[in-house]
Amino acid sequence: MVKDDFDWKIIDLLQKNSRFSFAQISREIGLSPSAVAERIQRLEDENVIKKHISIIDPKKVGYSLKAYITFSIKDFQKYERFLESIEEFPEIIDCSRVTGNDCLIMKVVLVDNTHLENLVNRLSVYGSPSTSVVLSDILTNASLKFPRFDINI
Amino acid sequence: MVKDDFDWKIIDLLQKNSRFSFAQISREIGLSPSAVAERIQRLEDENVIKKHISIIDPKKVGYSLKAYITFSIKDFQKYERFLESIEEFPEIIDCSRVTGNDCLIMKVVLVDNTHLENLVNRLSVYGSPSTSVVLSDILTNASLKFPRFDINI
DNA sequence: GATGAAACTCTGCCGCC
DNA sequence: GGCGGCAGAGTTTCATC
Repeated sequence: MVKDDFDWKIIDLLQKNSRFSFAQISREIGLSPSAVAERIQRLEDENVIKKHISIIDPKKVGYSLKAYITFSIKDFQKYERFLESIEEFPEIIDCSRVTGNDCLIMKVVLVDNTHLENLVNRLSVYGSPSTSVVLSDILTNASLKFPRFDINI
Repeated sequence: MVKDDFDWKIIDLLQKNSRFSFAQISREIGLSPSAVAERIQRLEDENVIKKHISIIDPKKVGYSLKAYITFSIKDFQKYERFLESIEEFPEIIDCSRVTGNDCLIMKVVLVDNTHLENLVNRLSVYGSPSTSVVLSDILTNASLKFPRFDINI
């Protein structure tokens, strides 16, 4: 899927800034613009590149609170009903099913504490949410590195 | 910061696809390309738009495992040393300080179980990591919505 | 698969409103 | 702030290797 170093260089550059033009990338890595365009097209078609997005600062658009909610849903039917209803929760920006006591971990953005309380109430219909409020972001959306670390994996 | 509906439409479109051209956006929302370019520039300058990135599927580049690690570090000096050393952990793609017993929540990508074990060992120098392996992604990098839900916030 | 050239489209800049 | 026009870049397509 990622065939060679050119592919990796393209991925690196797009992870840094997805608005780089084909021409800019071509100058950076030493391929022609059309070759770069073809490779990006291929990586998109193969879903190596899932999407290109702009990251918005939640605080600047009215969401002053961020939190992780771990969510224990013991009843499988309720779990399925929650997944069907997840669109009703625009606060949820990330949601993964995980091993352990809690079956879901979610990242949510909120206007304020009242909003958080409201969300917790609405979630409680399906299971037992447990909230950890984010105090500060240390790292967000870090780039994937070519997986050959110096470290011993 | 986000002045009007035009700004919101631009943000919506860029959250969907950050590679849309100024011209494409201008046709979509009914402004001139130069007005769109100026607005995007302003939103970037004000850090409303933090960055534009391409999302890579970790599985397609050799990371078959994803996990959340909550990390309890009781000793504040060790906490600070960990933050200084975070670059030594390329597996960490997200890291937030949170309220509760665990002081950090991290999202990590890993090659395999051996890699996970290795990471847990390296983290244990600083504190007590607790791992939840991701079974499936239900939602990732969902767009921020204009924060006026129908719901009662 | 990559290249290069041609036709087309977009961007960046400026004066004007 | 937004628009329109223009010169220079960038993109797309296709024939060629």
